[in-house]
Amino acid sequence: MPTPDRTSQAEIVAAALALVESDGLAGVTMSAVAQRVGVRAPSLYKRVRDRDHLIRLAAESALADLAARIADHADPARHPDPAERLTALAADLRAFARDRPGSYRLVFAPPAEIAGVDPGAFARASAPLLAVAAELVGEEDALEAARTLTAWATGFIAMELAGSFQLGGDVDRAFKYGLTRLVTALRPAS
Amino acid sequence: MPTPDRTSQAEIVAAALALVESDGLAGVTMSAVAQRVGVRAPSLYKRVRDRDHLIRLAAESALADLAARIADHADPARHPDPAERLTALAADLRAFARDRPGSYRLVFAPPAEIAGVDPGAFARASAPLLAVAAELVGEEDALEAARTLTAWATGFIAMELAGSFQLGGDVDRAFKYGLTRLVTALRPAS
DNA sequence: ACCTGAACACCGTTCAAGT
DNA sequence: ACCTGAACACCGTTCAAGT
Repeated sequence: MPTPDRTSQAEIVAAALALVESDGLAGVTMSAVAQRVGVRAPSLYKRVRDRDHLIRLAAESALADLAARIADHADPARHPDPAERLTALAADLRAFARDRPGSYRLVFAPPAEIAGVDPGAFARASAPLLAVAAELVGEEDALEAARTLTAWATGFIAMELAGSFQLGGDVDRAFKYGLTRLVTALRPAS
Repeated sequence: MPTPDRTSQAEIVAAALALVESDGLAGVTMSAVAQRVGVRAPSLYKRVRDRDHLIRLAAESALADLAARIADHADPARHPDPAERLTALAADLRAFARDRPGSYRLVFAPPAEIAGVDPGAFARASAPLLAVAAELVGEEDALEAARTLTAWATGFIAMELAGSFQLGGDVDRAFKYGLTRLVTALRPAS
């Protein structure tokens, strides 16, 4: 007679994400994850192909969390000015990186060996950004603008997480300043 | 009687860098490195505190290589227009990333656990960028401009290395386009 | 003074044996 | 059908013993 399942893939992925935050990626050990979900390491292989697969699932879960957090910025009802919503969106992205740096890194700076997140998931997650960008610069240049903004924002945040801003200065202000500059630069795109 | 040394720290670091490129960071194993320099793994601990230390040394060596490659773009004799030299500098950075993606990642997206490169080394390496930025936007805003450019360029390259540009489009053109836009945005900074 | 084999604790992963 | 202990190959690292 089959025993009731003692865990689930979702629980395992959540445990992995918790461990990324508390102990870093190196702390995401099969046995550490197993212990967290109340099972022995070999049992994990019933729900997950191997550790790389688990890490990828964790990255995708983190991306989904981020997407949920960001989704409503596409809605013009929030604020009539797209530049305003874009600023809020960027601030949310940065807040996510500060709240959950391990998860953020998994999404935007994955270790080379795990082949990162499914590009389709990425595309879905960036739909709100694309929508706002389209409002800002027109459909024609929306993709280009969204890419430029994403490159800058993720680059900035990566530097911040890596501690490259020790020279002082108000990092919050620098972020807003750079964003304003970029929006200005992209706007007269026609 | 002391035997002549069979290897050196420099040789060990070079072996680690070669392995990063050929086998990825996970392939940089103490015994793989040892084999490459013709010694057994325990001997490495005479020149290097532990694996993390070796990885950090490798990152610093990669940064030095990059700095050397980029240094002469600060010289106005190369081209009178700073925007022109900036474009060349950015192109060099991107070329480095394509030639040696493993080394590039070590410098700009290091695994969280190795605490990255010494900030001082980073500052020295970015001196040429700062000089060109100062020419472009004035001493006052040079640091801000350099940071914005670095954030965008490293973000763009990270996306490129991660394969986030599958939607097609000419990536070379996108890079130049974005850079031009940024330079335009930063220039009227006074 | 450097180098080594042996040893230790710890990984990821497989698999036969349990329920 | 899920779970487990035992086992395997492989890590990083230490250390006593060699030269």
